[in-house]
Amino acid sequence: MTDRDTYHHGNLKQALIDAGLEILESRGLSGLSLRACAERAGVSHTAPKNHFGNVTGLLTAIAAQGFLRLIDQIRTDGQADGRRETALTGYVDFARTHPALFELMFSPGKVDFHDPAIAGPLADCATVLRAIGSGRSEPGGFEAEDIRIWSLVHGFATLSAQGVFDKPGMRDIGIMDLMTDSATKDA
Amino acid sequence: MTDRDTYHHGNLKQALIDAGLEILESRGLSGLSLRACAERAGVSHTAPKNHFGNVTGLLTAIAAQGFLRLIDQIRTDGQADGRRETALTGYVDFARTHPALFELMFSPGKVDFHDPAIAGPLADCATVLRAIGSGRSEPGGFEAEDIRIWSLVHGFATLSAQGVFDKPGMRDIGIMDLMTDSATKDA
DNA sequence: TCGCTATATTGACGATGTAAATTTACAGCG
DNA sequence: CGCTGTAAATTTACATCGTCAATATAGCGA
Repeated sequence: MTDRDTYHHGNLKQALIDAGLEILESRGLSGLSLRACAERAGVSHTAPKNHFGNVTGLLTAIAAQGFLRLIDQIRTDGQADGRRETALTGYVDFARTHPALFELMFSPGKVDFHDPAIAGPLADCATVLRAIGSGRSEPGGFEAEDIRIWSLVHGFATLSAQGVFDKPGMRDIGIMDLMTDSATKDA
Repeated sequence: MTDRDTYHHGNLKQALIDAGLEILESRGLSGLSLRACAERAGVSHTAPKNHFGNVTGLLTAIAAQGFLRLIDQIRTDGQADGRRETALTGYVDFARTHPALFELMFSPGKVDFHDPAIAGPLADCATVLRAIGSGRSEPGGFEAEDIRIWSLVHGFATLSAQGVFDKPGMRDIGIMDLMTDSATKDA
């Protein structure tokens, strides 16, 4: 983790991102700081400035990595038939399994969504979800059905991960129970 | 705003909450701090400790006030027929008009949802939304349809307020365009 | 009136993000 | 091979933030 014999780190940029992801898992979003990432990566607290400019740049890069992982989870799982179901449950599972990272990924106060570093992964995530919604994977505009699917799964994942639904009788309802109308048929 | 002739403020608790709400509007979530609220209320930076304990307590109280305002917006607007429509559009409008407050209200890293101060308003908000979903206002368990409505409007409001849908062709789609199935009929 | 308690202030401390100045390593070129 | 320029990392310093301990003030009941 902190093995470094040379003055120059070599791959500090990715090391800082990985450190941030680990901190999110162990200490939560409130424990994620620029200095904490630097310390875990084994460098001084001003080293990140060379690669990310400021904290927002670092957090944005960490969030971008989060979108890549989210894409991985909702895409690799489903291959043929249950594509829609595995994608939607994957989205919800991601939010539940990595609540701090998921919160960061949708925190405009901490992340700069206009940063080119996150624009790509975010657009890719949208494309994958669109393929789930209307079955179209080619580039093009979004339709109401695509936005509906994304909104539904995102809202359920967010509220569910925050424990808003942690009341008797609400815990047993899954994302597929909300898709009963006009959406049960797979692509 | 900062008029105070006595040593004791009189109603510092609410003054600090109001200060926080104003700061959220003007400087955003990243500009919201305990010291900033105290300064705007015209007291020392340690005065909030007596009323809220720590920052989390203060931010939780501000978020609770946000839920009260949200309830007000989704309830007062709709009275008879278009209850569902006005409630849903009110929810989305609230997120778009007060993005920083809305973000705070759903930030587990900053707000303690187990705090009794926010439990009431949050439960009331859930009740109002349940009345929108299945038309039942009496106490009782939530059904899948209730969770579905809340998830859909919350996801759309969140993503919409964050500008995720700010692309050509996606801007014109509203929340009611996502309610085409099994839900267009009013209560 | 005399305390008692809630409320507010002052001062200090550690942690954070940022900037300036400095040091170190590496790569290109004579 | 040595020089130099640049990228990368460090040191130092500073303003801001949340928190704590000690103190001061005001209001209220006995």
